Amino acid sequence: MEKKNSGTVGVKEIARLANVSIGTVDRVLNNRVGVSEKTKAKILKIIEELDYQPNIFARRLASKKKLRFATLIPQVSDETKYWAAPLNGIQQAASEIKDFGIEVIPFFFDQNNRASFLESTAKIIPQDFDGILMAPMFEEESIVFIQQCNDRKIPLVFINSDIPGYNNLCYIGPNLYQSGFLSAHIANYLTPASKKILIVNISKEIDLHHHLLRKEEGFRNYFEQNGSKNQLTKIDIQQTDYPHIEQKLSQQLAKDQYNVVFVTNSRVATVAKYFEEHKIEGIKLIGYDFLEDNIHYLKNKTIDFLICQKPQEQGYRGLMSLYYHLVLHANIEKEQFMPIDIITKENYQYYSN
Amino acid sequence: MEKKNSGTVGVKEIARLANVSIGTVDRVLNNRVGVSEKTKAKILKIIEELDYQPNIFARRLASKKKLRFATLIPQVSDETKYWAAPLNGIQQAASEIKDFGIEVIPFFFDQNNRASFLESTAKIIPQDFDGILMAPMFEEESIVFIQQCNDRKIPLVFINSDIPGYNNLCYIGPNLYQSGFLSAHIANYLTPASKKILIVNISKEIDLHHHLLRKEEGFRNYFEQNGSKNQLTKIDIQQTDYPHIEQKLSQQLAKDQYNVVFVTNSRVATVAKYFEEHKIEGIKLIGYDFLEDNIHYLKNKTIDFLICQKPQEQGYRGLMSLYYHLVLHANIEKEQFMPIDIITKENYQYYSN
DNA sequence: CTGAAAGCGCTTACAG
DNA sequence: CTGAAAGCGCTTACAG
Repeated sequence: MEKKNSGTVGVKEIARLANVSIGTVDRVLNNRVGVSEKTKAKILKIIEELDYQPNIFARRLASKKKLRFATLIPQVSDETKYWAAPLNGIQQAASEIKDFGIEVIPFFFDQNNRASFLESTAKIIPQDFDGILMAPMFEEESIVFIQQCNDRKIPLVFINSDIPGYNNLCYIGPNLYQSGFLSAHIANYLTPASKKILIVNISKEIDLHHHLLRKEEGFRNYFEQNGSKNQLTKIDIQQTDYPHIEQKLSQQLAKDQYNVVFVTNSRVATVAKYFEEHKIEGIKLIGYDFLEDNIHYLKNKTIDFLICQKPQEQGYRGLMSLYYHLVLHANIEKEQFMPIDIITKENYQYYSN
Repeated sequence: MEKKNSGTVGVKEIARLANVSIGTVDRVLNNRVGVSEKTKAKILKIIEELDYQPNIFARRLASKKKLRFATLIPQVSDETKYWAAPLNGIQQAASEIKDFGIEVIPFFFDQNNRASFLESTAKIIPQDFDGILMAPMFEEESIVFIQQCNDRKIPLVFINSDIPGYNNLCYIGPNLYQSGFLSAHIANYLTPASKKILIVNISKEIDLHHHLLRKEEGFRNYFEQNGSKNQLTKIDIQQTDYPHIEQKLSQQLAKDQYNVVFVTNSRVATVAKYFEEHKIEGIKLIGYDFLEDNIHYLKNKTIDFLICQKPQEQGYRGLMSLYYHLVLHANIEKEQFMPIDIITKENYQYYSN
């Protein structure tokens, strides 16, 4: 039962003890075929007893094995700068694991265009990647792709939003419901009892964007559970150009005197712009994401709070999870929720997105 | 000017091009003596042109070099559970760099006992470590030690609190002033105009603990800069046992009707306990640090907000900075401020300390 | 000041 | 099914 400290014992020693050649030890170690059950058992026993830890440097130096990962996320555009952060995280992870023989090939799609998603998946499938990271935004199309990957036994990581119930390696992203719940908790602090709160969803495809609805659900449930007398109203704005948003907001804000406005995504900057142009003051504004425009309005106090969920880390950890799984055979936690960060005018300087 | 992709070219190729042996190339590569200026220049030029990147795996496999790091932080006790987190980060980093030939030896001291600090530094100095991570809590004693390390050219990393103006590799920790400033920003949201706010410092050595005073300074300055009409009062409590704190608080809270209490360190749990036992409600409570006791009172709503600064990451990044500096010869940023995280009842579950 | 050889602990063909 | 040899790209003595 004595355990030597790792590194002290190598294949040579194992081979000596098992009365075989190091080639045979290597076969067992790497689970290759061509070893009799008997010698395999003998070698495994010795490995176990010695608590053998392979030398990763020697392994990497000698090995010629290469792995190829694909990533599939929305392309960065003026409208969706958000995705620069996950891409950034992906690139950082890629450069870290490059020396370990891993090549990462990025694919993109247009968030407003299902066909572009299908185009990319059609390109990915025949290339037979060893692992895939994706943002499964279009549910229906994603499920087809997921099934294809499962058939080919390609491990799959989801980031940003989840499609539960499928056979993915893991999900890395926000707990949307809870982030809405937290937002309500903050909203509740902002002004005294009996607030009037307006929830604003701004998105072209609201019916499909469960993620906005899940945030709204969390937000609403907070007030239900905490039995508050606040009044919640909501509007869905399905055209994302400023004139349209402006009109919708004017219409809604004329109806009542609100204390808090909660915007369920990064479009909060547009609402802030409206507040500024129309000289609206005294309404607290809460929204999402650490983007340049949003930070601008945070600094000038138009936006009060931003909720952020470390998009860069989602990309980084997503790719690293594939690496840990495939190379280090590590156990990967299936649901990895990001922290729910609260950003204000006074701490954004130190935030690492 | 053509650049081959890294990894493609090795010492052998360089030696061939320079008409020397690989031994000589190695001498130049590792800056060892015994190479004529002329051949050295020739080899350096080739290395440059080829954009040669050494293979870290081959290097590590062949090298027998070892480095030894020391860490010096307060020991974890019931009173200072906080330090479990930095220690945790240190241990994680240590296990990650172990395979790269780095040994980490931890030293501790008693936060309430300067002599214990001196004892540890006296043990560290003669051992001639290659790098040291420390929490320079006792300023005077620390400066002596810092000087000794500087004389010996041992790189030094500070975590948790800084002593500016000395020759350390870097500081990794909070911006205390700003964290107080942020706390005031939050306090300002909590109740309407004209609040009465009580600042509570609880520490045995308040005169020495600049860090509490720097937080207080940030807190006060926020209100000055934002021209608010809030009234700030403060008390220093220099005995940390509960009966004493209880007495001081009772005395103070009898004087006025406060809206917000701001505790400048992790002792906020003690104040929360007082609130609970004395059935005090309606006073918002803000404090510091993600500790079990504090989270308990966050969950039951006695504490409203906790400010946290990733203590674990401080230990982790501190040790990694030594590694990056010494092994990878990377440039290390001198001041690395941690994010200022806002923790509430609704997001603590996802916080990674 | 320089070179030739051995070796780090693995993996990879190749031979039997 | 198994073994012996070569090689990955470096570093380390040792010899001259």
